[in-house]
Amino acid sequence: MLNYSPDQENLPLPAANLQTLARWLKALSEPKRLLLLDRIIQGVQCNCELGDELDMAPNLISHHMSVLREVGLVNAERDPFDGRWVYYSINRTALDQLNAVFGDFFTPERIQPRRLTCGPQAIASNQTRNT
Amino acid sequence: MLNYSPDQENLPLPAANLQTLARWLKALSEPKRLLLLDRIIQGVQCNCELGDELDMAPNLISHHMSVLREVGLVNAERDPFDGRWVYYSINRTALDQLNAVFGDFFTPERIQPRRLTCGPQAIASNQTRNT
DNA sequence: AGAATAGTTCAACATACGTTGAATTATATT
DNA sequence: AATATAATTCAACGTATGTTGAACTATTCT
Repeated sequence: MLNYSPDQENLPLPAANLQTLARWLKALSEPKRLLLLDRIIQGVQCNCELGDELDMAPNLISHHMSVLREVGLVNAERDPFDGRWVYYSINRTALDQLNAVFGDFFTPERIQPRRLTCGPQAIASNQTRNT
Repeated sequence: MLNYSPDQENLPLPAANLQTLARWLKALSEPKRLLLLDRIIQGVQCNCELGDELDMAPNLISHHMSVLREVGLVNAERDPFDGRWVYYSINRTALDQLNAVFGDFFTPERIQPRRLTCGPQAIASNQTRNT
């Protein structure tokens, strides 16, 4: 289906999206959290196994996972048969939104040339205009 | 003193790994840096003007821009006619790499179901196998 | 040469954050 | 009921980081 809404490619991004994006990026900017997320995406979702693979203490994993959960990027659920185990998984909705917002922000199509409202050219054109 | 030659190709190129992505995300995870980058992408590239629009002290802008420069995401160059002015711009090569690496990591196609190598199911299947 | 302008670097501070080990909770087994 | 197991929360620590004002550089103008 074609999108007939006005082209918004060159408009400033909504401030709310910037804040949301910053929140997500902050949660993702920690190397070990990226590693954890990588394993989770690839199907390693048990706390204990993550600890084994990445050589991290269980409480550290809990901490990093809570950060990822607070920003909505991952879900956590207990095993229905043995509630002592917890499984993490990617929140598919959040992932889609992350990709959308990130793509909107970093798309090369948004790049615009420098505005000549500052620096010597601007001063020169001002003087031209005023004389 | 910083080197103001246009540095399009200054990137160390171990791009496809997690550490590079983490480095980029860390630089981008600071809200004001995201704001700065947003303005720069949209053509506001003079230090003084960035300070006006975002109400930030010039030394703060310098600091944040140096972080973005260190990870290769932005270039800085002095005005050829009046060297007192500095213009920032996004490093197109780095932007493309960022989009590629980010896309590779966060594509939904990578998502895999949970491996049953942990938790009660794994134990049960082990016991089944061993008896 | 000296003053002025645009940016950068430095020093200092407060806060945020990752890490660790111990204590605690939740759930299951005996 | 008591013990064991998986995970979380808590307290403490050191380091990293954003912010500020002052000093400094680089460059231009008079």
